Amino acid sequence: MNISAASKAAGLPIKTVRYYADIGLVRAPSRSDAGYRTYDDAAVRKLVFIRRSREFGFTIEECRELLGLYQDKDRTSAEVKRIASKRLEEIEKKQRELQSLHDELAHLVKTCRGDHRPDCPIIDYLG
Amino acid sequence: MNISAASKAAGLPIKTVRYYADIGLVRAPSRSDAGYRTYDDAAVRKLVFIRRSREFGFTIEECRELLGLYQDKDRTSAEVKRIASKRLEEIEKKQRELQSLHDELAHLVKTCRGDHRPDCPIIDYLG
DNA sequence: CTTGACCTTTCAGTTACTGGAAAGAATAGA
DNA sequence: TCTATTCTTTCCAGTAACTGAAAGGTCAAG
Repeated sequence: MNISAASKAAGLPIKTVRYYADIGLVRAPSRSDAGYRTYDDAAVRKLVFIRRSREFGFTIEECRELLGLYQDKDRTSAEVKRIASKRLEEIEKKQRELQSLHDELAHLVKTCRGDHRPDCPIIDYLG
Repeated sequence: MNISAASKAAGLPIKTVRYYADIGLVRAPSRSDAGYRTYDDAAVRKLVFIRRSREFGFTIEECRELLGLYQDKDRTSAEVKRIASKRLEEIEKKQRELQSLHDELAHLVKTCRGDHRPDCPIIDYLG
C-alpha cells in the first residue's frame, strides 16, 4: 500500500501521515525500491488509532503513550484510564471557561442594540 | 512609564507588550533617549482593551479591528455586534464539540475498570 | 565605581500540521 | 516507445500568539 492508499484508509491527509512518520509516531513498515513508503494493515490500524485519539484532543505525545499501551499486551487499564481522565478533566475545565465566556459575551451581545450609533456596551466593557 | 510599569498596569507580560508593539497593535507612544519604550495612560488603556478582548478569545486581527472601533468615534454598534456575534457563535460551536467529546470520553472512562489488567474499553474504542 | 535591575534587539522554539517547490518514479494512453 | 499525467520523495517555509534565551546597552543606589 502506497502512502495515498494508506492515508485514505486511515482517514488522514497524506501530509499528516508523512508527518507522523517523520516524528516517529507511525513509521512506514518498509520502503519500495524507489524509496516509496509502503504501509500494511497493521500500520493503517495504528494510523486510525492515532486519528481517533487526536479527535479526542489528546496531544501527539499522549497519542504516542496511548499507542504504546495499545501495542503493549502487558499494559494495565489503570494507565490508560489515568491518561483519559486527565484529558477528561481538561475538557471539563475548558467547558467551564467557555461557559462563563459564553454567558458574559451573550449578555453583552444581547444588550447591544447593533444600530448605526456608536454607543455600545461591548466596547464599554472591553475599555 | 517604562515597559515594566506599563505591563503591570495592563496586566500583560512584558514580552507580550513588546510583541504587540512589534506587530503594530499597540505601539509605545514614544521612546526615551536611550531607546526605551515609554507608555502613557492612553496606551495602557489600549493594552487593557486588548487583554480583555483576548480573554474573550478574539484573535489578534479581531482585536485590531475592535481597537480600531474603540478609537473610532464614528463607529456603529452594529459593527461591534457583528464581530462579537461571530465570536459567540464560535464559542457555541466549540461548546457543542466539547460536549459530545465529553460525553463519549466520560462514558469510556466510567466503564474502564482502571485496574492491573490489560482489557480496556478506551483502548478498544480507539483501536 | 560597581552591582544589580531594567532595557534593547534578534533568533529560536512552541503545536500540529499545511503548502509549495524541485525532482525522481510509475503508469496509462497513443 | 514516447509522452503526459500522476504519484512520490525531500526540504523549506509559514501558521498563532507568544515565550525563552543570548548578548549587550542604561540607570539608580550604595
